[in-house]
Amino acid sequence: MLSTEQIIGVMSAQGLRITDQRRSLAKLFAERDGYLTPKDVYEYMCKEYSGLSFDTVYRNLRVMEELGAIEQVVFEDGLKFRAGCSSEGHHHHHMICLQCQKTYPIHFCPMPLTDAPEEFQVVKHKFEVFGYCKNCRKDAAAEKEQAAERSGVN
Amino acid sequence: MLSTEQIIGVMSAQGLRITDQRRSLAKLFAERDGYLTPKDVYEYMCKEYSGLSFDTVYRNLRVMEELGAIEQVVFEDGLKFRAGCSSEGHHHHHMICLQCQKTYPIHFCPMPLTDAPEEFQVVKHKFEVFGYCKNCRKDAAAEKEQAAERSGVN
DNA sequence: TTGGCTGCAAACTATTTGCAGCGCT
DNA sequence: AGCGCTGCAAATAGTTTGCAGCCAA
Repeated sequence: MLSTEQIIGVMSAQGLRITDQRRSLAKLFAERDGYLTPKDVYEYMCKEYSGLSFDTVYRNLRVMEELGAIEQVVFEDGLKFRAGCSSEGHHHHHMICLQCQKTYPIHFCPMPLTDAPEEFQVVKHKFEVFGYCKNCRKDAAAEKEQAAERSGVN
Repeated sequence: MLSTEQIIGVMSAQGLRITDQRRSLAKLFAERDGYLTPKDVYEYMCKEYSGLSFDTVYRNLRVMEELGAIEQVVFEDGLKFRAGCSSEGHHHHHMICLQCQKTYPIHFCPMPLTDAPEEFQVVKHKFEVFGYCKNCRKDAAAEKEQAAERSGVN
């Protein structure tokens, strides 16, 4: 995944100005390795840089996405962003934790094994696995126990 | 895929009233075998049933989705709906035409071949292939030629 | 008859855009 | 100094909700 400096480098190289907000954005995406909603981004950045407006977040997310510094994915509950990782070399897919939003690479790609029927001309594909990662699995189990206890008592 | 009568049956069985609008919706989804946006649905239904409001479309799409009469998927360009097909028996995936939105089933599922790293607990997965189907492939090729001619002349 | 369904209008959420002033380069 | 970036406010797109009248059962 890209580091803070790499993200800033990408932006700078394309002629963008490096403002405090953008530095802060770069740092955020480099620190986290999961998906963030525009709201997550806004809330994080407000801490570091108060007086921030939502428009700036949207504008910068879009610019950074167009430059390839970050990647954008549509989920059922809206748009999310993460630091670029397709630049990391080979094509790959992700396992995504439903709790913490972190992602784990899957190097296996099903496309070569998939038959395209009726002369279907393949352009792109999406393969995503959702579930709970090692850490959140524990959390989820603990919560379930608590829920069971509550309903058992009541 | 479900037929008009099957869709109406599902709704009726769950205590919903069968109104003209709902009959029209059922017919639409039974006729098409691709994804439709709420706007597509609205435009089609206006022809058959004028005086229709957008709210009714949204309300009915939601109800039908909750009942399992139709299925909902999020794409980059928004929500789309199609007649239920997971009821068709075995688990499967889809190839989706970027032009006409029709879908073709893929019976191959990559999940059994995918290793879950680090004790990742898999809950669900998504595997979708996008491209152009037999018919739209021709259309796309024809358009490309036209575009090439235009740019070649100018 | 009557409670569910519809159209209308308004509210809401998420995102985009116009504009004037500030600040990176 | 100059132009890009930002905040503010307003516009826009997509979707949901409240309410009163209408209609399938």
